[in-house]
Amino acid sequence: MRYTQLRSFHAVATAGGFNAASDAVHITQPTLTAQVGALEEEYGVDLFIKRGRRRELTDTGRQLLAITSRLFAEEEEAVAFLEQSRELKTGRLSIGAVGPYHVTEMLAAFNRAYPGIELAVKLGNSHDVLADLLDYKSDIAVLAHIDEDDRLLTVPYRRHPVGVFVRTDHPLAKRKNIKIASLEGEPLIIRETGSTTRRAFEQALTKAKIRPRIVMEIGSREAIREAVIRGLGISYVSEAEFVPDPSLRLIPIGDAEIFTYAHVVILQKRETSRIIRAFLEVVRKTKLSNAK
Amino acid sequence: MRYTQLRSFHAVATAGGFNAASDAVHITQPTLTAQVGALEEEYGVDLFIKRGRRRELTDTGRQLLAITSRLFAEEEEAVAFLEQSRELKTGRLSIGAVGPYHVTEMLAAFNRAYPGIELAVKLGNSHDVLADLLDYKSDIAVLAHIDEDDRLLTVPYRRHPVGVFVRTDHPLAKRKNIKIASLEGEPLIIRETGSTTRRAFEQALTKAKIRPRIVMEIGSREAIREAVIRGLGISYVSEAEFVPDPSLRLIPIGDAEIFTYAHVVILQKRETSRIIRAFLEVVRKTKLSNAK
DNA sequence: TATATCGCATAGAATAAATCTATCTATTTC
DNA sequence: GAAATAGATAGATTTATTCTATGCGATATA
Repeated sequence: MRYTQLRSFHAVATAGGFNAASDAVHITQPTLTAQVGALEEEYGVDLFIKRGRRRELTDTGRQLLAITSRLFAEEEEAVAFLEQSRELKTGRLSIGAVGPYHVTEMLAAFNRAYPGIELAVKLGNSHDVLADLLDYKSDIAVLAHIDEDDRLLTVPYRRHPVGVFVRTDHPLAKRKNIKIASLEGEPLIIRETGSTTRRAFEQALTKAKIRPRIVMEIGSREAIREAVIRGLGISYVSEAEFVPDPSLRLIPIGDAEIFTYAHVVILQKRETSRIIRAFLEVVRKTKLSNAK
Repeated sequence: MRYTQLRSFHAVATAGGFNAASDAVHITQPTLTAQVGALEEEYGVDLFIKRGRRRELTDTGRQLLAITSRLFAEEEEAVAFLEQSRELKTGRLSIGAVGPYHVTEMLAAFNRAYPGIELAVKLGNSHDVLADLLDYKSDIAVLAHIDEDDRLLTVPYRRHPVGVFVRTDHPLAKRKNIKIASLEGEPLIIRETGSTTRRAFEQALTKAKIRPRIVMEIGSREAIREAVIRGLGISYVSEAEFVPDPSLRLIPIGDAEIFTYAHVVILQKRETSRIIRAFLEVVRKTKLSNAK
């Protein structure tokens, strides 16, 4: 009961007359007259004075106009902001990931498509990343392995072969490809329990009935890499996560299908969120173009 | 179709929930739910996320809240301004006057009664002051003499006797009161044609058949005063306008009713204006208290 | 100086919105 | 597991908003 009155007043004051305002805002002149009249009536003020057959702003009207100008500028800003949000020109997306390796590509692609969206990445272990997702602290999770969960919606992103890496002076270093049997009795440095790569690798070993000599268990990719460089043993890594070094060689395993997977996970409930859908769409396209 | 939605959003965001907002703004919760829902629907954005049985602001929602906070602050300011205007706690009043003498008292009284109103005084000759009034350039005119005019509403304010003033060494200087006949043959300095004081004074002289010796015509009160101080002659002035000086004496004329008048004039059409009515009321009271 | 035009005011009806009551579902608390 | 809490949904009702039609006074035009 007050907003439209202010809006009518503003239109009339800006357009310089009731009929002019009527054309400008596509509201009939009697409506504007009534609204402005009601405003003047309610507050007992004169906003316009009669001057011949037209009406002109009073001092009071001019002062009010200064306020309404700011008011409607804010309203326009609110609408513009919402419009932008609709077109995903602004906003924010929080992503949790177990490692930077799989997520970087997605982020780059999404940022290309929606440069206005602020991206926040939080790295953590599988459990924490999932907890953040379930707690609405992040919008997207990028995980290797996920258990079946009704609350979640999982999109497989990509699989990476797991290879073996050795020091350049190791006998296997010159091979372009090895068989899993070559690992029998080799001094192996393994990842911590719970590592998806370790699980995948051990499954393959068990299946092939190969038993390497486990010399060490280290809970960090970087530490394992150091250990291999120092010649303490050989190890394995997802090829996507391998960081090259002059003294290291990564060797694919030819006869075993060992993979780590990257999944994009969201909350089932939030499937309809525009920004989340946009992210999943970008992921889908990235996957396709990369599969070529 | 959009304002109430923003208002509902703002209420919910500020109150921290739909039911809390419902209590705060006295609008039922289903209404708020619908309004916010429509806003999210129309722009395809998530402003709140479900979190257990409550809903929390999203990043987008938080950004929108920043805008709506400013928006509704402006609206409050507009309302506050209108409220103040109603109570005449703010505003502006333009007054045109032919001289500062009569108007100062009114202004002082009005300012005491309505300290928030900004007062603007423009001095000018009778014609210009009236033109400004008719042209809505001023709200009030303070004039000496006005011709009958349907468009105007005139309130007599006060009359001031016109006296004679002479140098202290003049023969009349020791008198406390003189008769108009004493002016016969006196060297008189007169005001310009059109001066109300001159008109009133000359009418009295004619009526009494007195003929002073006119030595000079000067179009400025201040210049005439200087001329009298230098002994060039004697002159007359409205007692309200007389500026005392050690070498001058103001002497009332006992047997002639010579007055100048001050009238407050407004436009008939604007009689209902709250601020103008307030001014006239102050003028009326001032006149009464001064008549004692 | 009649007459057309312009700018706004008024009355009443039609439309669109905002808001309500009643009820339901999901989540949390005790 | 019952009660309480926070919000969602459906349908009816009330209230604003806007419109059409017309009138009136001031100004421009012939």
